[in-house]
Amino acid sequence: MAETMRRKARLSAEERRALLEDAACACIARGGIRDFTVDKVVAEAGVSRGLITHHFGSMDGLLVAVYTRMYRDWLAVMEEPRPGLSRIEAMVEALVSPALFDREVVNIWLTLWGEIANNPVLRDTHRALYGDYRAAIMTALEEAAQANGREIDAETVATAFICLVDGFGVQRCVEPALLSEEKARAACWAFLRPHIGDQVGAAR
Amino acid sequence: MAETMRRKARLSAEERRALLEDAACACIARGGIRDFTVDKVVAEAGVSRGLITHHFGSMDGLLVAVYTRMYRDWLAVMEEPRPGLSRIEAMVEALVSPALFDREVVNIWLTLWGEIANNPVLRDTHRALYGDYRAAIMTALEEAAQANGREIDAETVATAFICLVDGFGVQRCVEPALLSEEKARAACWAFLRPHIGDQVGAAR
DNA sequence: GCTGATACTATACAGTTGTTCAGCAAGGAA
DNA sequence: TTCCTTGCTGAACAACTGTATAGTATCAGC
Repeated sequence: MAETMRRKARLSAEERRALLEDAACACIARGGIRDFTVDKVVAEAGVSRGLITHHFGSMDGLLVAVYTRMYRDWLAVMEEPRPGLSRIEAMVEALVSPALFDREVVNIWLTLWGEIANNPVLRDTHRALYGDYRAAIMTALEEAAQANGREIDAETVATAFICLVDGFGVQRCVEPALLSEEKARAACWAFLRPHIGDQVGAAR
Repeated sequence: MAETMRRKARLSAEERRALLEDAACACIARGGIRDFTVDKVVAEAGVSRGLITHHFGSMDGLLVAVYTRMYRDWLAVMEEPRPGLSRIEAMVEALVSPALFDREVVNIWLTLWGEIANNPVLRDTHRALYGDYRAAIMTALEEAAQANGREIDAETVATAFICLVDGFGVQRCVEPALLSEEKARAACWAFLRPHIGDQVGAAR
């Protein structure tokens, strides 16, 4: 901020990587996979063309890094404990919170899904990470069901719940006006309650 | 088939357009938006490079045509009446039928969503068509609810249901093994029953 | 100071992108 | 037959794609 000098700072590899991932996210958020190009990312980051190859080996490498970061951030918000809320309640609130429900964030996810579906490198990365997300949701579901003395097929319910949430993402990208935060929250509970019971937490 | 002559046939504009849309679908199904290029589409169709511009004006024009056709086909299968089933039952069966649940079909949809989110031309096309889909689902929901003497906020339920179905698409593209036809059908009914009641049709 | 490692730039490269356009050829109308 | 419309080709175009690489600048350890 107080940096009046415009000289290019020499950053650590880690810092520069993070900066390039930021720039890549900004580009993808703005224009999807078509804006994920060398020229656009380096222009956004304000660095030279060679840096992407230098730090990530290739554009695929950068995309993998973007996916990994998005995934890590997503999971962190999902698992953030919220005072007075049960695990599953906290997750639902996280899902409709500005940090995750944001259209730009979700546009990046939509783009990444498209890549996972068609790019083997991304697919491998996804396979390696995705299990944690499923596991976290299953645990929260089992916890809630148990609190209500219910039996639950956590795997099946989790799969369907993830579909619902992914569908929110699609909807937010394609026609944001039709799906408000409140509607999404209501839809989550309408879907979950029949499976995990009415009393889903201390505060509800 | 019995055409031994390899001479290029001169087709009507309509026939050739359909052929190019077919080719474009095949390319997108195979590799997403990155395989939707002039060279790949014309190679798939076995025609010269100039033909796309000639018939569709631009690649955007072809993509709009692909979206329009996908949309029309989708809606046709959804609204196909099935003997012994109510409207909503027929729709759920359509959704998990090979014609719509197919991974290639759904990969095209995922690609199109990505484009709708970021390409103004596609977005306009989507806006112009999407209402019919929502309306069809709302009507089917209201019909089912009424048959059970239930009140229903068809718009809200339809929105959430569409999200669930879109999420199936994402899941089928990203990790097909996790979501079988049976699981999808079960998830649909688990979601719908609390809203429209238990007796959802003559055959159930 | 010197030295080696490495963050970083800038250019060059071959291949691909979408679009334009001049011209060919098939088929109907006269 | 002689037109004219139009489906269709193939080459040419400038802009852009990702990557390789030679060279420069900066830092840490000595």
